[in-house]
Amino acid sequence: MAELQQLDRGSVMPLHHQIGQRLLSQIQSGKFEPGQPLPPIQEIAASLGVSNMTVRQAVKALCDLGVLYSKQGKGTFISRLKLEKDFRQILSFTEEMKSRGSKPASKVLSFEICRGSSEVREALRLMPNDEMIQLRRVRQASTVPMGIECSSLPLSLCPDLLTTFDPHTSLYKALSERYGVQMLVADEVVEVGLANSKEAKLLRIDEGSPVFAFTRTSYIQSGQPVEYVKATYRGDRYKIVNRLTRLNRELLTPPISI
Amino acid sequence: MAELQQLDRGSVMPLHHQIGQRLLSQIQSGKFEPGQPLPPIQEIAASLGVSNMTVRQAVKALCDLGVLYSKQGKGTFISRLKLEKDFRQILSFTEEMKSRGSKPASKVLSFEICRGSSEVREALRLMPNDEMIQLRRVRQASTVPMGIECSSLPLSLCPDLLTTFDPHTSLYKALSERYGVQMLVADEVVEVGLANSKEAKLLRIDEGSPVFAFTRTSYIQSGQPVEYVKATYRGDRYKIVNRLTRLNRELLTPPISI
DNA sequence: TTGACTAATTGGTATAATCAACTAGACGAC
DNA sequence: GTCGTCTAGTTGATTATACCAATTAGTCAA
Repeated sequence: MAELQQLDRGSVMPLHHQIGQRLLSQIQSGKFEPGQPLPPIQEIAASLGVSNMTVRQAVKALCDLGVLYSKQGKGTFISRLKLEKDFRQILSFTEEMKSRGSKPASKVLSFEICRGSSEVREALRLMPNDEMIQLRRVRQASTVPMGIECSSLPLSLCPDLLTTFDPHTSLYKALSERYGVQMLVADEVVEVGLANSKEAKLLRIDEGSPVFAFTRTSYIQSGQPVEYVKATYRGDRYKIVNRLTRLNRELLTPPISI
Repeated sequence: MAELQQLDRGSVMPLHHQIGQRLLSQIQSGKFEPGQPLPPIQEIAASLGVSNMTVRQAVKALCDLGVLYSKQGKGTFISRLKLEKDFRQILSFTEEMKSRGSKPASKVLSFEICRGSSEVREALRLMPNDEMIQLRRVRQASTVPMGIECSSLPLSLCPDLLTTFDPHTSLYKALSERYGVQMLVADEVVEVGLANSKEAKLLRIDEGSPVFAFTRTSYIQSGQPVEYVKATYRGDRYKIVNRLTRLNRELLTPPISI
């Protein structure tokens, strides 16, 4: 097991992270067959000149992603799961369209400061005097309208968004770069419905066509809500791809044995 | 910080797991306000008589779940995220209905060994001579039909399922208990559609009503597919609740700083 | 008053030692 | 020969310890 390039111990990137990336790229490049074996942790650790635990941290992270799985006493194996990129993360529309190879675009319907409905205010946990910013857009892939989105944000979070943000660009990017707001988790409810006449016209579909109705609340790490979105997406051009796991159960049950 | 009950060092359950559960129950019971502070890791470790690393493992697991978040040099804090149980895990219909307080039931349409379509065979990675078991059911909450499910499984996985399984009970439970098959991850595609006449009749809805169309492939740890499901669910009685995270990005970018 | 330095606190990372599950081979009873 | 049991070796899992890095608050000098 000759090692090509050594680790950078001076880097700001932790060793276990470097090791994880290296393993991942080796797996993706096909160096390890997606059938079975990986060199034992001890061997990897020895060849890299680090301790076992450091390698194990990297391996565990890849196990959590489903790329690897390991069995005590046997070894670590490469999972046959495809490592698709489409599993719902928090993707902005812009990111999502790019990842699918389409060119994202937007038509702005309105962009204003308002009080908002009680439903929105409650979801964003606004105080009685707080105001919010609301942005309504038709999202397009190239020139095809895909959906209607209405985003609401607390004004206190981004006081000058109205004057500094170009509503045709990515809202997530602006929030991240200008205000340092990183959404880390989002709760989403998806329902189906039929397009009413207004929606049908905006989306250029027939009235009564089936559509997705999204309701999404995004949070930063602390759990504070920062965005509430109601969206209607065309059912004929849009589908949801999810990867479901039993992750949440790990704390509720003893480690799973196969 | 007086400690109530000590850890069980003789248990098969690892210490960090015990600590994680204890923290979780303390958080859920409201002992720690969902606003901010948690005792420092060192203090918890000292009071429990374990090392910092062990506590940190527990804390990290809770951070991955979104229950906690920590900032280097500052402390660990309780997130305000609700810890709902509805985020899509791999839930069987039975489990899902129970978690919502409805009584699950099933009406069996067919249960047989067959070759199946090329679409199904490909998803299950069957060899040319392999056969499969197919189970078609109407799923009900109490007496209300909720959806139509068609599950396909490799026959080699469960050769005698046809004779030993009562198709009115939980398929997941039987797979787990009888064959030791634990589905750990599933890929799911959700589309919208309109009920055709056959579906409408089975679901007791009007033809042309909006419905969810699920396509789901479930895998065991190794990545081997074990179940392929096509399902049609009523749009008026069913909604999808997801929690989206940026988990997948952790390996692609340096640790996130807020 | 302000700025820079210092020390203390806290989470993060790396190492080493030990435990536990599994495998394969040796050995013996039948 | 076949089967079961034991034992040594391999491998992942857990725990303990030491040290590093980011943050905060205080102190002191300009």
